[in-house]
Amino acid sequence: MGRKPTNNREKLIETALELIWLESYNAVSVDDICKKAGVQKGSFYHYFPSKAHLALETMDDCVQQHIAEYEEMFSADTPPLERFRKMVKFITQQQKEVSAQLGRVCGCPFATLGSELAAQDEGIAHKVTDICSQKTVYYQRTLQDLVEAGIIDKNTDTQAKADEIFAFIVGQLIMARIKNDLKYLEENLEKALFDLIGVSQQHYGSEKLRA
Amino acid sequence: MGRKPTNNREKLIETALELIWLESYNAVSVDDICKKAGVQKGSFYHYFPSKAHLALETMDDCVQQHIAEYEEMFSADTPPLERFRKMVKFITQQQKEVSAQLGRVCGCPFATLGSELAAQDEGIAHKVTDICSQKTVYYQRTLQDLVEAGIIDKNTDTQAKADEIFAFIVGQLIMARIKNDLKYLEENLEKALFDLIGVSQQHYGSEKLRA
DNA sequence: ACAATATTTGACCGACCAGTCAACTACTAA
DNA sequence: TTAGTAGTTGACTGGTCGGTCAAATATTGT
Repeated sequence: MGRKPTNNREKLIETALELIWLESYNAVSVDDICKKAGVQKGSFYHYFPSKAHLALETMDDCVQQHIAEYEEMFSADTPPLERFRKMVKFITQQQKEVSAQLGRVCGCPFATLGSELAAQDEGIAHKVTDICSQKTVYYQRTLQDLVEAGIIDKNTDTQAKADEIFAFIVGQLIMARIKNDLKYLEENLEKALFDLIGVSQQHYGSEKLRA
Repeated sequence: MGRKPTNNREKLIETALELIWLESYNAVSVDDICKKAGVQKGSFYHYFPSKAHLALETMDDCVQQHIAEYEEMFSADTPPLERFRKMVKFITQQQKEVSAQLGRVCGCPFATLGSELAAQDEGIAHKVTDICSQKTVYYQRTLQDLVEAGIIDKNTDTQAKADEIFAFIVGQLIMARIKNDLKYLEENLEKALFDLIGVSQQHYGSEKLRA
C-alpha cells in the first residue's frame, strides 16, 4: 500500500557516503546531500529522523560491503599470509578507485568520521568502535593460524597484535588522506605490515615454501 | 603606543586548542571560543583574520612545544632505543594529562584536524603535512643510529620506516580517541613499536647489554 | 469509487554561523 | 595637551544550519 517506492533512500545513503567521506560530517550539510542526490529535504526527513541517523545507516551500508569482501579475503582456505596480502591489495585498489572517482585520496571513512565525532556524537563513535572490533576478528584468527603454522612467534598476543594491525592500517590511511598521496600505501604497506606482525624475511615470499 | 596589551590573543589560542582538540574544527564556533576565552568577537577578529588563521596559529603554538620536547627526548646522547622509549612515555603521559583535563581521550590534534580538513582547507592540510615530516626526521635519525649500532637490520629503509612509525602512532592515537580508552596505549605501544622497527627480543631490555 | 497509506514537495522556522563595523577606551610619544 | 594608535566592545549582517509541516500526489486493498 501507499505510493510506489523510489530509490531516494538509497540515493541519499550513497550520496552521503561520497560527500562525507570526501569532506567530513560537519562540513557537509543536509542540503548539500539532498541537492546532490536530487531529493527534497522533506523526503530526507521522511526516511531519516536526523542527519546523524543517516550517517549511521550510511556506515551500516558501507560496512556490509566491506564485511562481504573480508569474508572472501580471509576465508580459511587461503593461506594466512596470503590473506593479509589480499587485504593490502584490496585496500590499495579501493583507495585508488575512490581517489579517481572523488578527486582525492579519502582514507578510511570510519576512522575519519570516528575521529571527528568521537566527542560529539556517542552513537557514531560507538558504531565505529563496533566496526573496528568486527574487523580485528579476521586479523586475530589469521594471526592464530600463523602461529600454528610456525610462521610467527608462538608467544604472540594475537588479540593485541590484531589491534595493532588495525591501528597501523588506520594510521596509514589517515596519513594518505592528509597528504593526498597513495604512493606510500602502494609501495610499503605489505612489507611494513609483515614487520609489525613479525614475519621473518624467509616467509616474505610464497607460503608454499613452508609446510 | 596604543592601549596596554592584554593576553587575549594567547587566551584565544589556548582555548581554541582545548575546544578543537576535544571536539573538532567544524564543531567549534568562533563564538564558542570567544565565550570560553572571555574575549569579545571583535577582539577575535582584531587578532585573527579568520577562524582558519586562528587554527593555523594554534597549531604553530602547539607544535613549538612539541618540538622542544622532541629535541630533548631525541638528543644524541640518549641511546637510540631509549629515545623511542622516552617518546612512548611522553605520549602516554601527555594523553593521560589531557584526558584528565578535558574529560576524554583526545588523541593527536594534528591528525584529527588534518583528517577532518584534508579536503576542506588546503592551508591546514599542508601545515599538518609539514609537522609530520618535521617529526619523522627525529625517527629517521634514530633509526640510522640503530642501524649503526647493529640493533636493527642494516638494510632498513630508514626513511620509509620513519614514516611507518609515525603512521603507526597516529593510528594508535586515533583509535584511543575513538574508543576513549588509553589502556592499549599504556600496555602495548612500546612493544608494538619495537616489533615494527624490527628490534629483536634480545634488545628489548637495557641497551647496555650491547656495545 | 473510496479510504488508507506511503511518498513527495517546497515553503518555512528559529538558531546559529563566520565575519563586519563604528564607536569607544586606554595608552604613548611629541 | 593632544594627535595617533592599539585594543575593546557589542550590535549587526546575510547566509546557512538542522529540522518541521501541511498540503499534494501516487498507489493499494476493499
